[in-house]
Amino acid sequence: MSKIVVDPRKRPRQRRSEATVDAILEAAARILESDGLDALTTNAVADRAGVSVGSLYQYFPGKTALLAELIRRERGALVRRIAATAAKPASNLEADVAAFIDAAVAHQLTRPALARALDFLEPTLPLDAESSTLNANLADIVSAFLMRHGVTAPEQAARDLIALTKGMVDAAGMTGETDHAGLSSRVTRAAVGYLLR
Amino acid sequence: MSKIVVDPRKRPRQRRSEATVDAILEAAARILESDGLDALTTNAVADRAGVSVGSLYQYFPGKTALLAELIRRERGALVRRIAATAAKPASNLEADVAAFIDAAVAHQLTRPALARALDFLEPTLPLDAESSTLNANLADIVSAFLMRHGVTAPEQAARDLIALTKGMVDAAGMTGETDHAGLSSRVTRAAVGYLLR
DNA sequence: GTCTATAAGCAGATAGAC
DNA sequence: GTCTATCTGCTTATAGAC
Repeated sequence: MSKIVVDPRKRPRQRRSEATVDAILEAAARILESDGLDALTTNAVADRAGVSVGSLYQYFPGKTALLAELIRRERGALVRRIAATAAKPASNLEADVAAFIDAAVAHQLTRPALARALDFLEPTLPLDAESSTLNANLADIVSAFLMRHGVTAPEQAARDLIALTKGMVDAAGMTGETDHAGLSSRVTRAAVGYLLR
Repeated sequence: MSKIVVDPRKRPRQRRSEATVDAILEAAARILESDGLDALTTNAVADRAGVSVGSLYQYFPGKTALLAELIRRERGALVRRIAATAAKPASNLEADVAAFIDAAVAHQLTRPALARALDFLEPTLPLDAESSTLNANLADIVSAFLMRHGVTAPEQAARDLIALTKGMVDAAGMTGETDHAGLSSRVTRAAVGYLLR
C-alpha cells in the first residue's frame, strides 16, 4: 500500500455508476456482517458485487477508501436521525434523552452486525475531514442539548453518554438481542442515572 | 493459514523458555499499543522481542495463538482483580458497585491502549475454552453479586454493566483521559442509575 | 533451542485489451 | 467503463544448519 487514500476517486454522477458504487458498498457491508474484516478483500467485494476488481478500483482508490465511505454513509444516517430527534424536543430532560437513545438503538439494531463492525473499525481508519466532522456533529448535537438543560460539563457528558450507549448496544447486538424497547429503556436508565445523580 | 490454532504449542516449564515467552508476548503488546493490529506481524513481534521467527513458532503455533494468550493473561488479571473485590463486600449495593468499577477502571487505565486493542480484538478471535471461561467468570461474579442484592434479571444486568463500563472506559482511554477517580465516579453514576431506577 | 533462509500463498493494486 | 491477467510485496510458516 503506497499511501493511504480515503477519498473516493470520484463522486459518480451517472445513474449507472451510482448503482455500481452502491452494489460495491452493499457487498462490502454484507461481507463484514457475515464473515468479518479479514474476509473483506477487494477481490471478495468485487465478486460479491458482481463486478471485477478493476471496476472497484475505478471508484475507490483502495480498500481503505471503501471502508471510509461505508462509515461515512452509516454515520451520516445516524447523525441525521439524531438531529431529527433533537429538532423536536419535549423540553423534559428524561423524555428527550429517551428519544435520543431510542433513535440510536433503532439505528444500531437495523443491521447490528454491520453497526458493530463499523464501530470497531472506525478508530483504526485514518478518518478524513468529513467523517471526523460527522462524529463531531453527533457529539455537538448531544452536547448542545445537554447544555440547554443545564448539565455541567456537557461535552464530557456527551462523550460519556455516546460511549455508554455504544457499549451497551454493541454488546446486546452481539448476544443477538432484538428487543428494541427493552434495550432502549435499559440504556436510558443508565444515561439518566448518569445525568441526574 | 492452514487451520486456526489457539492453544500455545507447549506450556514452557524451563525458566529460560518462560522468559522468551514473556518477551514475545510483551513485544506483541507493545506493537499493539503503538502501531495497531496491522503492524503486528510475526516477524515484527520476533524482531521486537529480540528472537527469530523460528523461535516464536517454537512457542506459538501461529499468530492467533499468540493473541489468544495475550488476551488470556489480560483477562485473567482483570478477573482476579474483580474476584478479589467481590471477596470483601461492603454489603451496600452502591459502595460495592463503586468498588467493582474502580477495580475495572484501574485495570483498564494501566495500559489503556493495550486494553482497548484487546477488547476490540477479542470478538474476532476463535476463543478457546479457557478464555471463554474467563469471560463467563467475570459475568458470573458480577451476576452473583447482583443477585445477592436482589437485583432483578441479574445476568442481563451484569452483561449491561460490563458493557457500559467497557464502552465508557475504552472511549475515555481513547481521548487520553487519565483521571482515574473522575472516570470511575462517572461510570459508577451510570451503573447505579441503571440499577436503582 | 535458536538461528537463517526460503517456500508458499495471498492481498492489493495496475496494465492493457475489448 | 468493464474485464482479465498479472505483478509486486508482504506475511505466515517451515526446513535445515549450528
